[in-house]
Amino acid sequence: MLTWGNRQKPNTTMPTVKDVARVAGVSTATVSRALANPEKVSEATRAKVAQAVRETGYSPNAAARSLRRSESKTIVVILPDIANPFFSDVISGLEEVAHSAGYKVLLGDSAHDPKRAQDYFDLVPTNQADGIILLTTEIPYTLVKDRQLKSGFPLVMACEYFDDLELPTIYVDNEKGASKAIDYLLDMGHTHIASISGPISNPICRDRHQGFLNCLRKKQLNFDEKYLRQGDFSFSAGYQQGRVLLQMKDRPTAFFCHNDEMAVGVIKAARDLDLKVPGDVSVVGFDNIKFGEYCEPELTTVHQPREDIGRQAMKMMLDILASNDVPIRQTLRTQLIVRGSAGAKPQTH
Amino acid sequence: MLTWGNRQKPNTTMPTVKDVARVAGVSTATVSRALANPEKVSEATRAKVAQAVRETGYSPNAAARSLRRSESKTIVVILPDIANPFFSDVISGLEEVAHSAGYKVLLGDSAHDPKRAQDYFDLVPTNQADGIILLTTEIPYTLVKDRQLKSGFPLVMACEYFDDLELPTIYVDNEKGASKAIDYLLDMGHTHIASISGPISNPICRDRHQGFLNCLRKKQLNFDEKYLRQGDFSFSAGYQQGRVLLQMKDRPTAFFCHNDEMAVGVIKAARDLDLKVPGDVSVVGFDNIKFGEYCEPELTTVHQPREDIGRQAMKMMLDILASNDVPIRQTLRTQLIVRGSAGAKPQTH
DNA sequence: TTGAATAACTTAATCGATTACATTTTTAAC
DNA sequence: GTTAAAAATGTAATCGATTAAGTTATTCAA
Repeated sequence: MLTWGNRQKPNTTMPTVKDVARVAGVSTATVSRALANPEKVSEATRAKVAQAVRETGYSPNAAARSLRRSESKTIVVILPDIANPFFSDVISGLEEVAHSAGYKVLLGDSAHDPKRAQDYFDLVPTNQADGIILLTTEIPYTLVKDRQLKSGFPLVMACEYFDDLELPTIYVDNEKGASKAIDYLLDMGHTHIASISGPISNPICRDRHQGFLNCLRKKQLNFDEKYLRQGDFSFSAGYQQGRVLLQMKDRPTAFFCHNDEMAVGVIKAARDLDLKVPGDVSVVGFDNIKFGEYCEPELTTVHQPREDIGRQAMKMMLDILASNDVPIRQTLRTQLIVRGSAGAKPQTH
Repeated sequence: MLTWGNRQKPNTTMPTVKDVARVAGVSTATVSRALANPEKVSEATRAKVAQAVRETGYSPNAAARSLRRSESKTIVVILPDIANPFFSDVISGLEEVAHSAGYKVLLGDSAHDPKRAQDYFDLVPTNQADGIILLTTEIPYTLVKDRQLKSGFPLVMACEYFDDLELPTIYVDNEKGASKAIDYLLDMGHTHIASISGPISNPICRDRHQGFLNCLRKKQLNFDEKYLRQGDFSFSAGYQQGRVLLQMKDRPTAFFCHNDEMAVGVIKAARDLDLKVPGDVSVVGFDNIKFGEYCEPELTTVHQPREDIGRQAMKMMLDILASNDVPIRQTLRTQLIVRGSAGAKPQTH
C-alpha cells in the first residue's frame, strides 16, 4: 500500500519579526509598527519593511500575537446539531461577517452533550476564543447563567433565547410568525388544527404555541389539548406524531409544525395513510428551508431570514468585543410563504 | 431600548501557573509537570498542585501553550458550501473524532472564493491550525500543489481528490457506485439513460461518468452525448437540466444524477411536465441524504457513508500529526438504496 | 557510613509579537 | 543657529506555559 511517509517536522522554520528586522535593517519594534500602524513609520522605512516581508515570506505567528494581545480573533458557535439544515444558512451568515472582519468561526457541535458544551465555553477563558454565540438553549442553564453574570463575558444568542436571562439576542418574532400561519389556516375554514411543537421547554416553542392559541381565541375557538404533540424537530418525529394524530377518530384537518422537517414528516405520514395533502389534510411548516420548494406538495411555511440572523448575531458579537452598546433583544420579521401544502378545509369533515 | 452596557474588559485576570505555584508552594515547573506528566511528580506534590488548581480555578492559557509547543490543537476543514446538507454528516464525523482527541475543528467555508481558501491555508504556517482537511477540489490548484510539495504540511482530502496529487485521501469508489446505479437501471430495461453530472472538471464526477459508460459498454449500448448535462449539485441545477432533457423529442426514460439534490430537482421537473416518476421517468441519485426518504416518490440512490468518511479523514490527520504512516488513498464502499423513484422502462417508449 | 544512582524539584531560558519607555532625528519657529 | 516640539526609531520588558539544565533530596547497595 502506498503511504504518506513519516512526516519530518518542518525543518524550515518560519521567519519571525527578528528575521524581517535584520533584513530590513531596523528593529523589531519598527517592523511591528510598520505593519500595525503604518502611519507611525516613515515612508522610507515602511518600504524597506514591506520589501523585507516579501523577501522573507514573513507572516506573524498567531499564538504569539494572541498571547501578547489576549485575543484570538476566533468566535465559537455552539449549535445542537450540525446536521440540521436549518443551521447551515445561519452559519453562512455568521461566517460571512466574521471573515470580513478578520475573525474565524470555530464550530461547536454540542451533540446534545453538556460536557461538550462546557468544553467549548472553556475556550474563552483559555484565550482560544474571544466570544461565544449560542444557537441553542439545549445546554446546561447554569453554564450560561454563570457567564452572563460576568458582564465581561462576550456571549450572544441567536435563533433561540432564555426566558430569564438578559443576553444580547437576535431572533424572530415567533409568536407573530405562528399567528400568520394559523390565521391563514383559520381563513381557509379549518377549526381542528393540530400542533406539532418542538420541545415545550424551549421558549421559542412556547411563543409559537402562544401565537397559535391567540389566534384561536380571537375566533372564539377552543384548543383541544389532544391535538398538541411534541417532537424533536426531526423528520421522523413529524412522521410519528403525524401518524398518531391522523389515525384519531376525529383527526385534525390541518397541522401547524414548528419546523419544516417535521412538516415534511407529517406529509409523508398522510401519504402513507392514503390521505391527500392538501385535499384531506393541510400542513404548514416553519423555517422555509430550501427543500420545502421541492417536496410534493410544495410546502407552505413561515420564513425565517436565517442568513440575516447569522449576520446580525456576528455583528452583535463584534460590537460587544469593541465595547459598543448592543441591544438586549432584537427581532427580525417572519413571512408566510404560501405554496401548495395547505388548502381549504375538506367539505366532508 | 434596553442594551447590554459597555463591556469592561474582564478585570478579573485569569490565574496563571505562577498563581498555582504560589498557592501550592512549589515552582511553576512542578505545576506544569504535575499536570502534564503526573508520574514524574511525587504523590504528595501532585495532591498539593491539584488542590491549588481547584482553589484558583486555573486552566492553562492556550495561546501561551501554542506558542511554546508550536501546535494549536485545531484542524481547519475547508468546504465549498456549508449550506449543502451533504457535508453536515461528514463534519459530524470529523468533529466527533477531533473532539475526543482534544482537537477543535475550525470550519472554513471557501464560498467558491479562492482568496478565502488562501486565508484558511495560511492558518497553518501562522500556527493557528495544525492541519487542513479539504472537502473540495474547488480551490486554486497551485495552493494545494505547493503545500503538497512540502512533505511536512499536514493535508488530507476527503470526499473528493486531485487526479495528479499524492495526498492522503479518503473517499468512496465512485466508479463502482455509479455502476451499481446504472446496472440497476439497465436491469429494468432502460436504454436511454441521461446523466446529470457535477462539474466534469471534478475527478469524482469523471469517475462516476466512467462507471456509467462502462456499464453501457458491457451491454453493447452507445451513450448519446446529448444525454449528458452538467450541474452544480444544486436543486435548481437538477430542475433546469432535467427540464431540458425531458422536453426533448426522444427524452430519456431514466436519469442518473450525481447527487440527491439534483435528483430531487429532476423529479420536480418531471412533475411540472406531468410525467410520472417512476412511471414515465426513473430517477436515481447519489449520496443518500436524509431527505431522500421523505420525498415523493422516495429516492432510489447510492449511499455514501458520510460520517465514516469524516471520522476516517480526521483519524488520518491525527496520524499524520503523530508522524504515523498514512495510506495515500483509502476508499469506502457505496451501497445502492432501492426505494421508489426508479422502476421499469415504460412500455410505450 | 559512603557513594552512586535515582527521584523530585527549581531556576531560568525560550517561544514570537507587541508596546511602554527611552533615545535619537527631524522639523519648524524665532 | 538655537531650541522646543514632534516624529521616528530603538531597547527591553512582557504575555504564560514549557522544558533543558542544574540542584537538592532520597534510596539503596556494599
